[in-house]
Amino acid sequence: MSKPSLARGTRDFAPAVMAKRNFILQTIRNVFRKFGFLPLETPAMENLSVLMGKYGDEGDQLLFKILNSGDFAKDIIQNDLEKGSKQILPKISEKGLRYDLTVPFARFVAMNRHDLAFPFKRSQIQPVWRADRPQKGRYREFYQCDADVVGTDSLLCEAEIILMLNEVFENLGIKNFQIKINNRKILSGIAEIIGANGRESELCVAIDKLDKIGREKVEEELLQHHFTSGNIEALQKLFDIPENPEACLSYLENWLNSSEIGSKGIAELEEVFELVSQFGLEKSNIQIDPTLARGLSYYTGAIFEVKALDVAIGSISGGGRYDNLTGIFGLPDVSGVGISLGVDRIFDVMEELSLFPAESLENTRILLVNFDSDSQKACLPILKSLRDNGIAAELFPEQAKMKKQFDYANKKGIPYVLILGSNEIKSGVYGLKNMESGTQENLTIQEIIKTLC
RNA sequence: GAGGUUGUAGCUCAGUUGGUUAGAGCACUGGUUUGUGGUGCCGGGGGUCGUGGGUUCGAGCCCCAUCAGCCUCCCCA
Repeated sequence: MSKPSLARGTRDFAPAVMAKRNFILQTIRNVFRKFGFLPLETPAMENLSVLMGKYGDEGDQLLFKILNSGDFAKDIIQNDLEKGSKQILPKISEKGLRYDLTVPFARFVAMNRHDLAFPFKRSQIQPVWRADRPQKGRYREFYQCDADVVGTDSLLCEAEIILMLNEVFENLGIKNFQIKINNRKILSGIAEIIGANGRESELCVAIDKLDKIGREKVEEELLQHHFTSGNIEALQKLFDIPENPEACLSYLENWLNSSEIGSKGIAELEEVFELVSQFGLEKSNIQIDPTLARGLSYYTGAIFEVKALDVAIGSISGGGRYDNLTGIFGLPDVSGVGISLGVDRIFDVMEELSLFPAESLENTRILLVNFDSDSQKACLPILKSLRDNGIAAELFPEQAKMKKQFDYANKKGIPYVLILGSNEIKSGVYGLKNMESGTQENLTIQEIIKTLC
């Protein structure tokens, strides 16, 4: 017998946790559906030809590869062993676990281009796997929760995503959050203006850490990446940007007016902001943040990030616009914009702030005590009628001691117990015990159903 | 990939300068008028001290290796 253990970086979700996770996922699903994003699921495993080369060299290392079935080593020859794992891999593995939801989505769009209604809006909530080293808040199996719209570059989509994010967090009960928006074109413009044209991705990686490591460390990092002191001096204007959105936009216009791409980014951001306000959305928790960069290199337009303000945790959602999502699969010029919600982090935030509503617990509401064979028999029609009325009910499946049955109800957090022995069967009036208060009432079935509904 | 830290009961952890049969709390289980739990009282089961070597008369404790968890950096969600 071997000791039971979990595979590294994986978790069980016990029923009590699942109830809470389902509340989050269901809330998100409902909002996605309301905005016209319909669910898509793709397989856990994809051909390695789909996955490899999409996430950089490091990404390929982090892919979980699946060994071929049967005699997976049959094609290996001595020469392969000498050349090492790179030579052997394609001979022993042709499939891998998906690393994110974006690449499988791109594959799906490219494969089904003739059947889909464009612009195509999809939501996708599934686990992904990474052979990363686990640490706090990072797992080898975790859920991604994405919504994207592809096949249009309308800025209405950006505005709708902001609206949607707003609704998700409001419905979850997270009141104090901030949606930050920026535009990659503005960052490109900044790179241009400070004389570091074409180096915006390095610039982004550094700037993205601003609120984490501070201004001086960012400057240090830029120097290490061979930005000149002239570059950095020209960048100083970035640190004095006003917070007020209108003031911020005109400050940027002034700073970047000689950069075509920068001006375009400002115009886009302005339009998104304008659209959001036309939706009538209270703008207090939307902030323009020109230092928001996000590490991912494929963003080309708007960038979003959501932070929970009452909890010391990173962002709980992020996303942006990307061009040419499906180009690698032979379908060029498809622009899209999407958002990804961090379910695990949202869970932590809600747990810390005690935001899970009691009714989200999905629990059995009443346990019928099983005394003896007569009592068990009398319970069956009652059980059915409770369930027919939508009440989650269960009968203890054995004729056990009351203590044992009460302990069961307590442990499972079942709020009511129905006591039904020979006396009750005769009278047709049953003992409904409230497990929290300890009080007990004698009621008919109809009265019990009424109480529990 | 680099660094740090911790592995003792199902869980959280004590365990002295190395010295008899390794402890506690919680959990589990039985009893406490066999139709009333969660807060009482009494009892019980459960550990080759992560694994493999080494030092020693003697190792949970010291040394080496290895595996695993946790944390930081890189990167990411």
